Amino acid sequence: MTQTRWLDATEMAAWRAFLSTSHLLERRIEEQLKAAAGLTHPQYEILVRLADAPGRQMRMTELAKGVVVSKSALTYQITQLEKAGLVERATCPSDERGVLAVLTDDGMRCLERVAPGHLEVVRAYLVDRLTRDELETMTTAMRRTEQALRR
Amino acid sequence: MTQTRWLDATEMAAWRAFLSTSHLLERRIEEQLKAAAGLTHPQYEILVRLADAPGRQMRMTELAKGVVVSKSALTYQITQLEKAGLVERATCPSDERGVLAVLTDDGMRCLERVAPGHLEVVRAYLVDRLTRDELETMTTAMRRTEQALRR
DNA sequence: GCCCTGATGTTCAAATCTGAACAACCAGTA
DNA sequence: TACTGGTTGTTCAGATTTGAACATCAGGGC
Repeated sequence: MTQTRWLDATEMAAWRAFLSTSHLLERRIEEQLKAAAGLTHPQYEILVRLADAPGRQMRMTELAKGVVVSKSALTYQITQLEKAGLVERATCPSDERGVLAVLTDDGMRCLERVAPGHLEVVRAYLVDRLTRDELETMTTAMRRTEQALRR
Repeated sequence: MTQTRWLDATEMAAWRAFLSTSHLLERRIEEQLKAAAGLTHPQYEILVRLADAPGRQMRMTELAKGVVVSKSALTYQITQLEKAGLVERATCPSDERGVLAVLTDDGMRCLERVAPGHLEVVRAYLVDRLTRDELETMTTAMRRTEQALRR
């Protein structure tokens, strides 16, 4: 049993601020997307990732890792998006097991319509409130912990 | 219709890194707490807030705002924690409608037992990977957006 | 005292998420 | 070829979350 390493004031303040802010922002984003387009945040992230991907398509597992949700959650959400006509499933040519999620034209149009309002929220509460230095510091810091979490 | 203000490379990098990291860390924390104590992250946060509060008790609404969950989610979780004997409900003396969530001795012991392992995760992936400067920068930046989100 | 606006906490239905179990498939090896 | 270990995506049951609706109470103005 090793000694417990508590957090000092600086560390605790940083952790608490990070935690509260991420939760509050998540809620605000969810609210905006729901009102503007009837989308959840994971659904929106799926559309974004697919739009950025070559051929506007991605394997299910790869997509799940990118969006950071479980495989079953992605299966569920892709089914929802398929019903809405924003995404289609295609069989993977190189792997018989594989499934490709493909962004439809409607999906692309939906994303283009929704993105501005979404970015407005990201700006209003986060990006526009941080200095250039703060943005850069956050990027390097977050990437360092992201890398550790993905290994 | 105002012009859409897209995010430039620096802004996008910061936002993406923040988003992915917060989700990954959330998942890792959830996993650790579940394995170590059968607790969810919101449940753990409830215990922490109550332990810090005067008299180890808090009003439901105040607690919900602190933990950043809906009122109904808190009602559900307090019921769960009550079944586990970690929290009790008490009527509020000053307000007939009010309900006080009170941390029991068992709840306090549970928290003391679980906290070290939890903090180990927070350290391993976030706090110990950031410099003092980065921690302080993050605190001021996060607090600024938190304040905006809470108004 | 009485009314009105707002706050408080719960209940409810619906949606979503997770992990485990599963069937199908791939790749490498004997 | 047949086997073995690992990957892929889905299904399923259970747990959790949210927002709306609701009954109740507080505080102030008349």
